[in-house]
Amino acid sequence: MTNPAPGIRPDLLKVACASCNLRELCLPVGMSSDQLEQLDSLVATRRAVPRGETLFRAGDGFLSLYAVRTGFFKTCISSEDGRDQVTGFQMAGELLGLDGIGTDKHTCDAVALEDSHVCVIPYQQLEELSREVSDLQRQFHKIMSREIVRDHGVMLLLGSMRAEERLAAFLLNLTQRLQTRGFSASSLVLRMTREEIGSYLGLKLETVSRTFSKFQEEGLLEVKQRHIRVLDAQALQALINGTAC
Amino acid sequence: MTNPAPGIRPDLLKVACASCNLRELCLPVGMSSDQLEQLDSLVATRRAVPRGETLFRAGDGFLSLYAVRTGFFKTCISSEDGRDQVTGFQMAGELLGLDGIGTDKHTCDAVALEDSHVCVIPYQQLEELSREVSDLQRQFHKIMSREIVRDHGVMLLLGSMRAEERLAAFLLNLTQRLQTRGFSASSLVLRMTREEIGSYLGLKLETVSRTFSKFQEEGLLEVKQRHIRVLDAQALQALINGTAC
DNA sequence: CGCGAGCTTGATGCCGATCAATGCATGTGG
DNA sequence: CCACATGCATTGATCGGCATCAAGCTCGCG
Repeated sequence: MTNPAPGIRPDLLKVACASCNLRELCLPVGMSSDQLEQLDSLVATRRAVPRGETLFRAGDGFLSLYAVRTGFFKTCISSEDGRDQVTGFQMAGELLGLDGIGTDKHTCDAVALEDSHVCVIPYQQLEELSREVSDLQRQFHKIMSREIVRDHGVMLLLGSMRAEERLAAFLLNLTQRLQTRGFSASSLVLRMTREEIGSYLGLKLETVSRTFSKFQEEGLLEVKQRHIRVLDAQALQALINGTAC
Repeated sequence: MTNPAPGIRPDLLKVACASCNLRELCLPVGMSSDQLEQLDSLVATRRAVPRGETLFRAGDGFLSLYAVRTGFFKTCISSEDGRDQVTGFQMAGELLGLDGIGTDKHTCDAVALEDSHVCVIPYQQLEELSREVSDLQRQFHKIMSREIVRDHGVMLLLGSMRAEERLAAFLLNLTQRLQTRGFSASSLVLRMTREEIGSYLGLKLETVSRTFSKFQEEGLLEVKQRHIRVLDAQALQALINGTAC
């Protein structure tokens, strides 16, 4: 992590994409060093979001995208009546705010689940630059497309999987993304509550809890509150594919 | 509908965006007439897709987007095991193929539910042109963003609504989109089977059928096979919001 | 130490899945 | 034109998975 000199407020600190360790995951993928410089001139500010605070809310005017630099977020929408749905969890290198482009207003809340930092990407300027830098344009489109594909995967999960399968898929997805970022594939600390997991997976928190316990009994996981150790990733995978079920 | 001179094959016929009655719904929204000409030079071909045929399949190489000109499509993904999920229904003016941008391969099947025609939009060229025409760039981004927002809405539906609410939301969405295209808001013919509706809504076909019957008993709908008449749209809306429930 | 948020676990009930039979429309061949 | 096949829809009976309701439990924190 960056370690700013004392007295410098990290939330105002300029961080170069060119020297960011997330550049292989984030918007700059595939860009040359001088293209990176152009992008850096655009991503001028950073913002700190303490745990529990929102980065933006549904209804807020849309001006910028945000790249998660450190920390962890959830996005959630709510319907007229109080119903509430977590639509995703975002970690370092992932983009927040794509939902706002269509209507110039954000359509969901983005909430930090731990103290976090984001890079602010003014959208107008991103459009301008991506008209000049085709690699940036291409990468931006890929990111939006992948979000659509991810959403379709969640629909499959919500539409046709049972509780165990949903939780297994969720855990494997998490560990895979953590592994990409250099963390252990087997040991993780959940940043979200059982209720938030349940909301994402279309289950009640009790069902999430019971399913964790079941996986533990079966020797697939070790569960201690939010500390999870994956003992048998293959068995989790098999649950989803139906190989051994 | 277009009525080509005899002997001219409609699937090869050039159709100008500039004179298309869908231009206010489709990619060209907000473009000037000379910008439209540029877009027309890009959208050179049209393709006929007979009912039951696929426009593309998961795994196919991604080269083009497609705008539905006439007809009706479903998109569906399937997991390793046979599980299958309809991820959307597309009608005139809507774009197909956005899922392919991220990985250069399509990730879902697009199947015509009735004899249909699409405009072929070569993606490479679309990227090039949208670097020059910022209105096109903007509109394209809006379309992708709205697809993401739509998907989040479906997640809410699948994650937290009960069968009646799901079907009500589905019907209201359909009638609204049909109305935008100049059709009646109250009378419609479903292009898809009960099973396809069920797949989209995360329900079994029997449940879809039962729920249709229930709505009919309650006087909200008139149901004759695939012919639906909406008798009380407000009651359907109230079902979703929980106003009267 | 005691409070509270979040987690676990048990008992019960309901919604929608499943299994099964019948009905209805379309199309095909004799 | 009818007999029959086929695909889709409806309806009923039963079952099971998850929600719901209701206690306790754990851990961090003032």
